[in-house]
Amino acid sequence: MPYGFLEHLENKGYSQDTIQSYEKVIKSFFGYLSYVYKKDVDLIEISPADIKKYLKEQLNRKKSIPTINKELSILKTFFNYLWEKNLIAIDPAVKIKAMNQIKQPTVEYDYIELKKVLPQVLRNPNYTLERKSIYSLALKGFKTADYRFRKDDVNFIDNYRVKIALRNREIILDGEEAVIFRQYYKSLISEETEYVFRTKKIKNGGGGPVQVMTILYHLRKISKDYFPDHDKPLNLMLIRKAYLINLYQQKRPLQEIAKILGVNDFSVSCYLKRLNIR
DNA sequence: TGGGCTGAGGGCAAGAATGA
DNA sequence: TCATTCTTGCCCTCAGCCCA
Repeated sequence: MPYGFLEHLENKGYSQDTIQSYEKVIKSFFGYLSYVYKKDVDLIEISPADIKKYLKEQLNRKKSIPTINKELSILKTFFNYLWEKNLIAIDPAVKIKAMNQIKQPTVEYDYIELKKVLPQVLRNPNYTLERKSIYSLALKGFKTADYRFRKDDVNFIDNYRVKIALRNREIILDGEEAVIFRQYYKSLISEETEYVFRTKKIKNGGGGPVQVMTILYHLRKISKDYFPDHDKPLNLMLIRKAYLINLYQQKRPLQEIAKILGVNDFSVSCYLKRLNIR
């Protein structure tokens, strides 16, 4: 990464995911400039028009508006860094505005319908305890990150109730789903991993927090068996959206919905507004 | 051969920052 | 104060590998 920008990002505590995405966009931008000008371009030669042309090129490549805006945001951060380091006299990105996009969110699944098949999923002899538990927790509005809780975060209140402490909320499983979860939890005793949902086989030995693809894989199987007529297979976002709508239809206060889903009130309010139901 | 799983990269949501 | 924009990084899809 040129001009110490990568180190700057690392020092600011950005994750490796973010740093990699920054690096990719900046390389892509400089690659575009080299292609257009048939030479390596100096920083002081870069104009706002170059950035606009680059963004237009990305649009021509059928990238979505949010992706292009993300790239613009990265370039802004990069040029702002160069400007602060006195490596450029004028920041060429500072006045470029993000593109607008108006998109209606869609709801493909009804939460009552999802809840209705839960007993069938829990009793399906062909499903593993892990798959059953993943579905139970998905119906509680779990995001992928929520599945990365540890064995220590689980508290068995009694035979029919389990409390799971997540980063920003607590989840209670009761009845049959608690019984299934307990069986799944017990099956992990012989495993050294500290995670309840973990990877099983990876190059570096497994035992780390579960991968998003694994969760989606199980949800897709459930989709195929119980929702074959839906265009889109189940995923965590669709379930969370359905849950949010359901909670709102139950006339729950926004603060309570936000607390249940582990987000802030404003996010809930914005989303309901975009769905035109509020 | 098919179930289980992963890597890469684009897309999108959440929350912070900014502006009217 | 509320709406809008921006930043960050998590989520999802696709393609394909591994293994029983």
